[in-house]
Amino acid sequence: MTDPLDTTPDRRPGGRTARVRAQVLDAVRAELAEHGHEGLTMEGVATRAGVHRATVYRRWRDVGGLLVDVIAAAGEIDWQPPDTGSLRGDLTALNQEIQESLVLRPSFAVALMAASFHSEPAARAQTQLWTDRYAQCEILVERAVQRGELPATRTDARSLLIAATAPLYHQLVLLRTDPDPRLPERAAETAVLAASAGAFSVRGQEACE
Amino acid sequence: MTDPLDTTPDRRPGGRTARVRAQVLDAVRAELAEHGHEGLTMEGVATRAGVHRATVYRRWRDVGGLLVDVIAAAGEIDWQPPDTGSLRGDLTALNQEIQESLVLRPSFAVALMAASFHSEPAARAQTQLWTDRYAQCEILVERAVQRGELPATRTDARSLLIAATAPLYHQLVLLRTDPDPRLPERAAETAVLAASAGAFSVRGQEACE
DNA sequence: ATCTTAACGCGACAGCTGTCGCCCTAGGTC
DNA sequence: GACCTAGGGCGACAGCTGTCGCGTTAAGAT
Repeated sequence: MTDPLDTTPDRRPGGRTARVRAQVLDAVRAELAEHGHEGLTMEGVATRAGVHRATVYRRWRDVGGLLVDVIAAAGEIDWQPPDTGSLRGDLTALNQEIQESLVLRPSFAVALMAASFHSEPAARAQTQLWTDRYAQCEILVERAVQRGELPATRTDARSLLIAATAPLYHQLVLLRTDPDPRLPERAAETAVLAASAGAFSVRGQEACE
Repeated sequence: MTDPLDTTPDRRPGGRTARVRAQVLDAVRAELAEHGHEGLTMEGVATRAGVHRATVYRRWRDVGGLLVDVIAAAGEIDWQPPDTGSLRGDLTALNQEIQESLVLRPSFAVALMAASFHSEPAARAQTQLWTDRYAQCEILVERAVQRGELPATRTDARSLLIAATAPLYHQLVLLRTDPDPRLPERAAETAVLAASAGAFSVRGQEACE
């Protein structure tokens, strides 16, 4: 006999439940691809998924909840940072990847950012995903140091990566500048020049995790 | 200001019309300051302004329209870029100003960005405001060149400014990192180092080393 | 096979959003 | 002052959004 106040009774993750989840998440991605983040509505997702509205509301609460689940699914694919043989090449390739994802219309990435302004859980999920990706990319910097491309002084990898990638997000998302095919390379090159000049050298012992 | 393209015979920009506009825009700013962009609703603005809902809908259409008008009003105040005597100081001061505006809770600037994802007109207005601000800041670079802080080769001022400021927006708005009081200075310094290394030279980078 | 109950379907409905038509107020002009 | 009418007030209302209660289905346990 289970206590009715028990917050964790038996769950049923399999069978129909899993099928409904898959249908709904597919519907979310399809709606995003078709109408962008603007056209992403609970009603539309439910209809496309062939599921009742109330079901979507109960399990995902709101649009932000749907995005959280989609982001979680996106975080599960094993993404690998580029490895071209030089820091400049790696950062350029990374930036090209970013630019591609931001220029796509409608952009899944931009939809996530937009949604993050409206849903705290979605914002946390997205922040987590980005944090992971930047952490993964730190190996680019380590490899560059090993190759002797950067001074032997400890380099703040995260700051370097942000310096290299931030202009892309700024220009394409916030400033809405027309995409410039040279931008990924230029931003990467700028970051490398700054790094070579010691811009990201860590003086003290911070950055130790 | 009167629109010269407006062909409608009699407009009545004065008196009550102007008073209503002022009341509504004040209400928008107050609501933004109190509830953030999330709590900005047509109903709330109308009530606070002491104006009927239908009036707000008729004149501003939607929340984006309200923001457009507020942005336009913000663009009218005469903002001046900092002048500290050095490029690094100027960029640091600029970044501190930006950081301050982004860290404020609720942040007016962040509210505008959020709204821009939902309203094309608001996005255009904001882009315009930013474009103007960046153009105004180009004088920082010109002064630095005149002082001999930067090589005499032509420098892409806009790219330099974006490189200096983008990390702030990226960290505080998109990545939602906790604000770091050193960030404005570091980002500024990084940009200056890159610039000194010729990162923003228009001709090409290999000549200056 | 049988039982328990989590999870979904369904329809009703309250609250909110945006629109419309009508009337009234007051700005601009003579 | 008198007149014309742009613009605002007002209330009604259609459409949409999110919630709730209840009945049904089927997942997991025995």
